[in-house]
Amino acid sequence: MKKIVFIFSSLTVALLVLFQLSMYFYTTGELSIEIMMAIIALVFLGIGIYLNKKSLHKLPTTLTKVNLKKVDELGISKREYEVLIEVSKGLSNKEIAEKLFVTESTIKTHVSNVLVKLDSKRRTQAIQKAKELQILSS
Amino acid sequence: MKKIVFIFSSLTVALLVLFQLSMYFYTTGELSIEIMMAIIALVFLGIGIYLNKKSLHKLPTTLTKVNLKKVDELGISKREYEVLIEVSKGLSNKEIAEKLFVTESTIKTHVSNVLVKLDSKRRTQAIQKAKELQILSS
DNA sequence: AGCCATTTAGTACTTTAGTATGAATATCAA
DNA sequence: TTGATATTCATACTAAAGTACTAAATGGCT
Repeated sequence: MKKIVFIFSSLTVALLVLFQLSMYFYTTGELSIEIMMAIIALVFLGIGIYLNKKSLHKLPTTLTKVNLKKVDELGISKREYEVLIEVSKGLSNKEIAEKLFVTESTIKTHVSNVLVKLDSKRRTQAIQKAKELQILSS
Repeated sequence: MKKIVFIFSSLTVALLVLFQLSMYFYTTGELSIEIMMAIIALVFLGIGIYLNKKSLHKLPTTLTKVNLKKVDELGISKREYEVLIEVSKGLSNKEIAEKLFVTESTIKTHVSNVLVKLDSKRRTQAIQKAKELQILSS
């Protein structure tokens, strides 16, 4: 939101400056009206390209950025989410258990809970869904 | 290349039309010079955004493109690759079997072969590795 | 202190996944 | 036609994953 305000403020200022410059040169007879228009056209063409580049470059970053709010909305706890991440890395329950210093039985409980919360029947399906929901990166 | 010629031709035409219109309204006194400039600014802002959207929308498709050469290098057959894709979607062996009109036992064979070729012990690990090797998208 | 969600862990069980092996077709190039 | 490879399927097995409970300990919140 703040960025949008900033961008539009800058645009307005740029427009005003161009107007003033145009008027000055026009009244002094140093510049024809066609050239003024051409300058304005070019400047705003550039602004359009710049703005779009900014907005489109956000898409890849937002796609890889995880949505932690959704994790909460789905009722997935901190520990469950931790386990989900390890699952997505391709680790087995046993490996995850060793990595997180708990028993395999605990991991099974967590995974089972995550499956319910992600409405999945298998861990592979859960990974897929989690990535669709942008809970997991890439 | 043809597109670029077309785009620049269109741009030139648009510029000329705007100039003529501006001049007409200016001489008839129906439009102030500020409004003319504003219109030109907006039109070219839009053109800039449009042009950029066109050129940047090509990038994501190339980024998500899978490396089919690597599939071959790893010795993964066409059918095995097909199965791998379904595995990555989160389907069970049974579901894949039904989808590809073969028995579950066949899918097990394919999956087992893929696991060896991707040096993995589990299907989740295979999915992870396949994505690292850009064999599977995103 | 009492409540609630989280984390942990267990048992017993069913289901799915994966391995090993053998074997019958099919396909395709030499 | 004859190999080589791919695809299919089966059996028998082991391993891993997942379900359905129960339950204790923890920590934050009011």
